[in-house]
Amino acid sequence: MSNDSGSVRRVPQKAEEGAARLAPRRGRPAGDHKAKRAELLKAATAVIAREGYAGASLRKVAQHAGHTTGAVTYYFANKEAMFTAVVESVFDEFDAFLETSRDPADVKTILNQWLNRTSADSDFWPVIFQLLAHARHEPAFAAIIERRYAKLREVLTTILERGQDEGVIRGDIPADLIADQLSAISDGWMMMLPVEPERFAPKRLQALLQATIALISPPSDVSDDRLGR
Amino acid sequence: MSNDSGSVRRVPQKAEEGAARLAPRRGRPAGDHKAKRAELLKAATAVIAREGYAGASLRKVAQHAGHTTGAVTYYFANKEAMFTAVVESVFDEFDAFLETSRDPADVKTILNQWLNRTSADSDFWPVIFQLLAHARHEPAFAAIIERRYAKLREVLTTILERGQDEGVIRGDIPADLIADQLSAISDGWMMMLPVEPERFAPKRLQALLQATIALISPPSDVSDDRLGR
Amino acid sequence: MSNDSGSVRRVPQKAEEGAARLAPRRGRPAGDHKAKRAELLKAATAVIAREGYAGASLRKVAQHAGHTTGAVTYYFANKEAMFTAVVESVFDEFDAFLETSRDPADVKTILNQWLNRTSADSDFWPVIFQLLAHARHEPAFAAIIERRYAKLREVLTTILERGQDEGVIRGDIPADLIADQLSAISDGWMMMLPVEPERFAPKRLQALLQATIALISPPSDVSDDRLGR
Amino acid sequence: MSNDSGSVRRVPQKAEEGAARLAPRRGRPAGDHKAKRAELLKAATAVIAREGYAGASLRKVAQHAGHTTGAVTYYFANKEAMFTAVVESVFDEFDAFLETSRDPADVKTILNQWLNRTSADSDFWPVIFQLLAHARHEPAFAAIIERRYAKLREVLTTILERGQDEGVIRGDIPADLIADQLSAISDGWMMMLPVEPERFAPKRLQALLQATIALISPPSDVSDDRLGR
DNA sequence: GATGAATGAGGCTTCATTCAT
DNA sequence: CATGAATGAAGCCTCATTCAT
Repeated sequence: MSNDSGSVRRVPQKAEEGAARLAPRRGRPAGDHKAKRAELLKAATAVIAREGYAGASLRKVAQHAGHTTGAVTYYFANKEAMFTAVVESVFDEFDAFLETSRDPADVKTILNQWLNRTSADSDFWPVIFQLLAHARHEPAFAAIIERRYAKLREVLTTILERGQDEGVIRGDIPADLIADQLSAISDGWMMMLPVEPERFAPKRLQALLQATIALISPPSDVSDDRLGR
Repeated sequence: MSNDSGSVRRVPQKAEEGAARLAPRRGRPAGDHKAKRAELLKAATAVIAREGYAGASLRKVAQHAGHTTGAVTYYFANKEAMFTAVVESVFDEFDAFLETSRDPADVKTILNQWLNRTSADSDFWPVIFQLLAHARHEPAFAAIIERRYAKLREVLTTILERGQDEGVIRGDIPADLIADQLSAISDGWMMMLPVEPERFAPKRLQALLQATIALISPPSDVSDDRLGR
Repeated sequence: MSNDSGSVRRVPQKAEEGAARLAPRRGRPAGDHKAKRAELLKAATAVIAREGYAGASLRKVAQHAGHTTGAVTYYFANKEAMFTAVVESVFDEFDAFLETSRDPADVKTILNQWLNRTSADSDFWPVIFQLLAHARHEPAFAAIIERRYAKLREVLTTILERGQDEGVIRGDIPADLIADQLSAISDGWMMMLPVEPERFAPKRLQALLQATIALISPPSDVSDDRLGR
Repeated sequence: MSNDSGSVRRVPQKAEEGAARLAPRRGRPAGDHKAKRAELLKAATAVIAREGYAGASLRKVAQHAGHTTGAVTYYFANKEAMFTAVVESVFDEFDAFLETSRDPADVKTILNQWLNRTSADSDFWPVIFQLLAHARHEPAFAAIIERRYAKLREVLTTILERGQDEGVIRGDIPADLIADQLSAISDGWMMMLPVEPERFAPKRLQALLQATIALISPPSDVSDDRLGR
């Protein structure tokens, strides 16, 4: 009776706004569950992005979402399950992003986007990086990441093969190996981004991207002159 | 070495004074001290390599070294100081390794070694990776890693410039940018190693290394034929 | 049955009234209610038998019964009420079992059945044991167990008195004291059963039963020879 | 600095008194550890006797001993380890009790003591009972109890054999079977003690003990008259 | 009438750190 | 100088119970 206040807390107007856009909100049926789960997932992602995996306690996630700790463990069996779901959701988001940007014909534009993904405003990279760091001791993470990374590289390979057919990508190295290199490069950048931000200042990043394109272009494409710095 | 000051709490110069006052032999006590410290450092490195940063508690380190909990907190002001020292020591070790392998004239051999460092039997990469993952929230880590990584890339740049002069490295991209790419590539590999071990099976790794060499070689070097898989 | 009052919170007589108001069939809803309650009770018994009282959470009971958490708290005021109902139901079941087996004339056969009850395939003993262990801190349990145990011993006393009249039970000890001893013996066995299963292997159990019969038989019955092992 | 108060709390004079009786307390060497451990063990025993296993949280044990929760987990790896130690210590105590009371020649006196152990002022029975109830789900408990119980029954068998030789115990039933029965009887009593205290009121208990002695005495010993109630 | 989302307390455990000895 | 006993906070998780729907 004295702590009734807490019960009303977590149904702010925002929730209703979102629901209201789709339906006039009758009877509060199912679907609420999924929505709440997604909300918590978003909170978990945000917390992990801001505080790292080590700092991502269930308590903080709950707090960030405006819930109690108990609520989190109601929606997720345990911490591992929660962050496993985070990995999946974050990959889903990235896949969706890729889907929308695959249409354009210019291979190099795509690659630029790809390599430049570090600057996407999503929390994709920080989160993946954090979870990756714990993958060795959380096999569930490793399994998902392996599977989804492989798929990403497949997509990239397809794009590169198209580029080789069109003559804009060097043909002396198999596309899957190039895809692997590009993937590794962007992974490496992502990893160092929080440590060496000035290494990725806009100007320098531009040069890096250009150099990367040069690495995978056919010899003739770059003519003779050195790339400027 | 430059920031030893923060690492030890109650053992400034007085340590040696005190020892000297009690016994005339003045080498041993200090040696003991340093030796024990190094022992703990090695234990810390081993623990972090095996259990990750999240699992690397001071207690485990003490246990692994066969010392008591108190010993750890006596030789290091706190956890941060201890693992800061680990970062330094691990880089020192890697620098020493580089030093010994820099002599040979063949640039490509060096690069092979460099890129292949993932397979070195030292704990360098797993440890760096773990500490890197926490660098954003442990500025002390970030500072050291940034400084030492920069130095590593400088060394690599020098080697690559020599290669460009000798004509075995493509000259159309500035050496520092190539160094950056190579560094990123090996970082990316290192990061994925625990998750996708089969991606780095000996055969595939060979192809990857060969492809990387191809990427940074002058066009003529690879002649016409595609690199095999 | 006598203390049903406490067991159900919000479903006094109104339950049937409410059901009757909505539908003309008046047998089903109440039947549904009782049936569901019984279902939950059975599940509770099974859970307590398998996981012990400590492991018998309302959630597990609900799960085992295939119902939701809310169902349990709807049909029972609280945990205590639920397990109180379990005690009653489990004694009811055992009483029914006794009723069916009391007819035969041979007193020793009955005693054998009684003492051998540990091997009955019902969950009677494990459940009673678990609830008994918590009786001191759950007075509701203690009250029921005391009452029903006393009744059991009364029945046993009656049987033993008949045996004394028939001359197959020793007459030098009052029947109620013998009943007490027998009750204690089987309690003691039941208690140790989970800990020392091999102490109750068929062969040894046979010898124990025979020895018990010998203890309560008139001197002449066992003649001179020692009971074999 | 502000909470120094707590550090001094748990070294009251009583501790020093006990130590002082044996030694003038120099340097506070080892032994302290064992003493503290024993202190916690005693607290654990007391708590389990008073509140049952279900109510015996580490928190309560620590509180009862005047320590923090952390202290408990410092002396015992975990809850299981602590209560395992409790089982052992409680059996040790009971063994010691038996040892001191085994000397007298009169077998029946010994048996009286044995059967009457329920009234011993130690926490032996309540504690054993509580731990026994959890033995099925805590194999460590079961193992210890099985071992030590077997030893107790061996001692009892030896005593009974002596009685048979002296002609005060009936010889028609093997001593080990009688020992088993007696053990079961006292177990059964112990189990019901908290539930039916009036069943073990002094007068009735006297009758029960007398009846038990009668059960295991040679026929001639009890003469003709019925045992009174 | 019945559900299941959510709570908040409490359980066990691990940990970095402090301090008397 | 060095130890290890002890702390107290925090982490994850389970649970009985409440309440809006």
